[in-house]
Amino acid sequence: MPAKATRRLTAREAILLAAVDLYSRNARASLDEVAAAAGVSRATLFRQFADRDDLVRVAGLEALDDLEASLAAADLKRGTPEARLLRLLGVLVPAGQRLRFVFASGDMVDDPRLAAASDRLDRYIGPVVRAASKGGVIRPDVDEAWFAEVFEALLFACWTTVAKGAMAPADAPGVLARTLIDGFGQGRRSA
Amino acid sequence: MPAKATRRLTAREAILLAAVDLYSRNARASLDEVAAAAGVSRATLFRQFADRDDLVRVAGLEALDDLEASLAAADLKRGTPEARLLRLLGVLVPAGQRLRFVFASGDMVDDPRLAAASDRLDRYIGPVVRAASKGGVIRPDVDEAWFAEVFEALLFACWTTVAKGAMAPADAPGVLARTLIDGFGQGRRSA
DNA sequence: ATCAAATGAGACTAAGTAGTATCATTCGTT
DNA sequence: AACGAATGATACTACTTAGTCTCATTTGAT
Repeated sequence: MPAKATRRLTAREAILLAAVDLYSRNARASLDEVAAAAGVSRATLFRQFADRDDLVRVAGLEALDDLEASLAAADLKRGTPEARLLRLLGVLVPAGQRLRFVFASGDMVDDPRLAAASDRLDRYIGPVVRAASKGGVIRPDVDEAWFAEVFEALLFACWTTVAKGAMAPADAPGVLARTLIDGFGQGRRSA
Repeated sequence: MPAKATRRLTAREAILLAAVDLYSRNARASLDEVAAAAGVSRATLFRQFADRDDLVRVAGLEALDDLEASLAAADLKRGTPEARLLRLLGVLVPAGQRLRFVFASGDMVDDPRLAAASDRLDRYIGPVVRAASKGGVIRPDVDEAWFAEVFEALLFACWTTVAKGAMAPADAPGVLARTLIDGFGQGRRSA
């Protein structure tokens, strides 16, 4: 696609990016700071978003929508369970920061749209994980809640490590997959 | 020890507990809310702590001091590598919330006392991890930064799961140890 | 019972922040 | 060049919050 390499961001996009980036580093940042970080005036911010709550919710929902689009494009129904898991992680890891923003900010815990979006995401993620489980890649006896928690935690850890520069982005999905698979695999069992 | 079962908390202690609990759920909470959650008047809060920054820093440093004391009492130099690791996790998991508060709040990233405390903690944690590595419990070829990140992430995940009620506190260290050991163990290797 | 220390309640100031409104300027389109 | 839409700058209000201060009340030890 010969489209614009990295087209200039609209004000709205710049604000959303800056909000996620800033809030995930400093949850007490003011809207003045968000606007400044976005290289935009305060007035423009308020033209794009009714209030802080609106901004946060839109940022969160948009992150989930983008992720869903990426998942839909990742062709997660094809290939071996391991290959599918690897492709899934390849999509999820880069989304780490935005996902953390959504689930850690706590501003959307009671938003029905968050639950709905989560359900939609699960329609992509769930089958891959279940296939991995049935296919023997992941041990079937692990507690589901614990696995979900670890999955999420490792996702964030992975993103953090990449963001720190301590891991190459391209290596990330593989390293994470190996950690997950070996951790929940059918190889050696402690205890 | 027949001492007071759970002696009534001092105002200072109540405030510190409430601050960690509240801020870890809502980083934008006001000092009014912290005082209310602690069951204490605003005036008392300001008598105990000079300002918000003071409160946050004291809460963080005290969490690290308490953890250090627990580590010192855990007799981490005895036993098999696995037993030592298990005992270490038994101390670290319950400290999960407070540790997360320290490292996630971002208010102390540049505080030299944080670095100093981290170093002191590492004198307890490091040897146990290295012993596990040398003893074959943990694979020696894993990237150090990645392991540290996973270790921290799983600690928080473990604490979160317990806090949700989805895991028994007593089971937590074992489950975490198994996840860690199998994850970095010398059993099966993917790829 | 007494006394000192700690607390709660509330008034108060200063500062920051959210959100609105206005107007001149800039930008993109034609 | 001309036009409308988007933006920046700024002023403004209302509200929240941080932090200080005072005083009456309570608590705890002797």
